[in-house]
Amino acid sequence: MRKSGEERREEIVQAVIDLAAEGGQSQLSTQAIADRVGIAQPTVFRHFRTRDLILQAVIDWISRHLLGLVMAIATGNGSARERLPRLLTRQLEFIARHPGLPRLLFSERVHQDSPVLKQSVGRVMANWTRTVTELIREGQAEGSFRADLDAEETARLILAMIQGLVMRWSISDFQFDLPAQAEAVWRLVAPAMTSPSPGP
Amino acid sequence: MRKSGEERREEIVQAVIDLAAEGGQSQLSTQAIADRVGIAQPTVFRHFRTRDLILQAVIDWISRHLLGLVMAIATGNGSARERLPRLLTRQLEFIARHPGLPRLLFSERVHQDSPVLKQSVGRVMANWTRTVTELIREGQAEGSFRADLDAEETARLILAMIQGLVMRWSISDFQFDLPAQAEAVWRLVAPAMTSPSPGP
DNA sequence: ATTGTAAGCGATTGATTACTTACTTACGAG
DNA sequence: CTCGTAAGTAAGTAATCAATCGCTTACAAT
Repeated sequence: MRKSGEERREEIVQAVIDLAAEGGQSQLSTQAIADRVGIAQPTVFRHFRTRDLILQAVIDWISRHLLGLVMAIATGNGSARERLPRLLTRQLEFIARHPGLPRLLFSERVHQDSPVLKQSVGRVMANWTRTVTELIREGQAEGSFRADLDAEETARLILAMIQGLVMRWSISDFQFDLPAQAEAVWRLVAPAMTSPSPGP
Repeated sequence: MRKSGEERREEIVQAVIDLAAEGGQSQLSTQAIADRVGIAQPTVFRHFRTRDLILQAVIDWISRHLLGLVMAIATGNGSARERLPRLLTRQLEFIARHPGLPRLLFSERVHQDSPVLKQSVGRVMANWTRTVTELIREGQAEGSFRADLDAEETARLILAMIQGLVMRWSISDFQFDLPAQAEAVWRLVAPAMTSPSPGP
């Protein structure tokens, strides 16, 4: 069955995301991808000249969808105080809907072997941090968050917590309700961001 | 140069930790290990019957040293309120001294391919969580930490934050001062643990 | 209808992988 | 001194990997 190049490329990207959710990086050979899509292994190289270009396309896909979601919420309706916890929940829901994403973004091929892919992931994280930093600053301006808070540092720590959480979820083979953990994160973070620091 | 089996096994474990710090999982072939130790590649299999048994030994090494450190501080001198931030600092210092550890513990071979290794890592994390949970409960008993805090959930979130932080450090090729981040973590976590939650 | 383009495939290649086999040799206990 | 054990090696194996090559064929625009 013959399909257009663009269509096949999308199928390949989706196949990689699905395979990553099931088996991780080890099951991500061009052979496995070809089998999943239903084409011969060499045909994969008609659409992507190298294997890394496939992963690049996948990371682009993630970047577009994830950052699109985050920015939509960060600049959406309601106060910053309301939007930040909503962002946590929505982001964890998004990841829960695509369990392959963390296994790809945390994989060695991405951030140890290939400097190019590593840079792409770095850009996604930097964009995320910048967006959330802005959101926190907005909350400080509206008086919801403490003014003496380092907005960028806080954004980075929240990202670290999400990543650690998602990693445990991925290691545990998705055996707990990830979006439900958003509340727990907010329970820990909110008091530190909203209450004045207690004297010594 | 002929050495005893035990001596060689220790050399091999150290070689793996060093290689992981330098190049990650991809540079971790039995050939690379043999070259680093200074023996022929098949000789590696005299000391470990399979490659996974090498990784198992490495994880055991990490488990012994890391948990030894954590438990020593968790049950050491001073109030729980003092010991918890000290534990964060000391742990990040330990990891900074052994940059290969996160790359090994977060590698795919460990927690996707081999269920046995995965289980070992899971036990380390479970032990860490249990120890810190106990420490937090102690702090609650002495009145330093809020009584309405879920100790285990908090311990898990702190671990998640450490893991996310260490992962960013590892991805960035160790380009920032990891132990210095302990203060930032504590700045975020402490207010949430010590101050009463603000009313709605 | 013709034809250029691009998707598709079978066969293969060279590199790398963990691991085996058959043999040698160092060395400590008796 | 000897001799069994265990550390060492060179050579090789089967598997898997990304990527190449030569060829075919579907299809859309002319």
